[in-house]
Amino acid sequence: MGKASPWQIWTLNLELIMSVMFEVEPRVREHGLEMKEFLLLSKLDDHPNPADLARALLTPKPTVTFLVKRMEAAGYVRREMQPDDLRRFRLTLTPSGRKAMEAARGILDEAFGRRLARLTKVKRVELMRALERIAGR
Amino acid sequence: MGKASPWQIWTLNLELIMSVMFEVEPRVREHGLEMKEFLLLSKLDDHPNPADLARALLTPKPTVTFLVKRMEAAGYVRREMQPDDLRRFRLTLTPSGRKAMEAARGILDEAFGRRLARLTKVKRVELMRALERIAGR
DNA sequence: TTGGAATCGTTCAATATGGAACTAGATTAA
DNA sequence: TTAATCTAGTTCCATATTGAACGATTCCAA
Repeated sequence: MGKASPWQIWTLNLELIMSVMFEVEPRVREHGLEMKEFLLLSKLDDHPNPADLARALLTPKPTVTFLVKRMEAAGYVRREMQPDDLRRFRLTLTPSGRKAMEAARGILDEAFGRRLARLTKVKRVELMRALERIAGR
Repeated sequence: MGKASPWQIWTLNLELIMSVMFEVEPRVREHGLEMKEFLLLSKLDDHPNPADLARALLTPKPTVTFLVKRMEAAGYVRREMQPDDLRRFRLTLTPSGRKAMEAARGILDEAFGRRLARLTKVKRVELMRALERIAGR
């Protein structure tokens, strides 16, 4: 496992993320959510309008429009007018939306937790710190 | 930013991977490659047939067919018959394909390297170790 | 104030993606 | 051998994605 170039680490990391994603996908789908829908719902509390969501998800606005529409139709998201800015909507999770999102998060938590369990708790916190450091703007 | 749940780490990691990907994308495109095409080329040496590539890239076979076709048209990939198994093709990088792939890899190496440089050398090595540990099969 | 620039969310159209089913070739079991 | 099964790669087609452009609103500099 010779020298670890940034490229190698990035690739390894991508594969890690993706394999966990695919591993988890079928069980998440049982809660009525595609992975992208789940990721959107998970950001809704902190990013309540579509444009905001698009930035947070690194996703083009039309894609967000599309996903929100579907989540609304599924009864997972509600849109409210935002009187102080008529361009914007405020999106909120319905109770069933929150329930589905939390279930999905639990599934991912467990699946990725199994990987992380290979590390000591200290190492795990250090990993998080390091990632925060290099992920930050 | 208290407890580091697996979910939080996974999400942070996803955002890290993706933001580097988008950061790098325009410069990679200057070498005639979409990111997915680049990732495909980067696996070609180790995974020379389409089905093999599909597994390595966690991507459905029709998508690989599509990408290979385009890379072939661009003169980046050549397909050869594989006499011992007539179902398979053996794909190889052309010189220009290899050149483009290596240029793209250099760009990503540099961009992600800049992120990693925010860590001390010790922390960087620890991060790499931790990732290898949890990514491994 | 006001007019130009920026932002919000959408629509449209072109392109990408991926499940299902297929053909051709290889492998296995009897 | 032969029949059943499996695998490689493709095609088809329904769906997802996203750049460009737009109308509506807000922001901001003068």
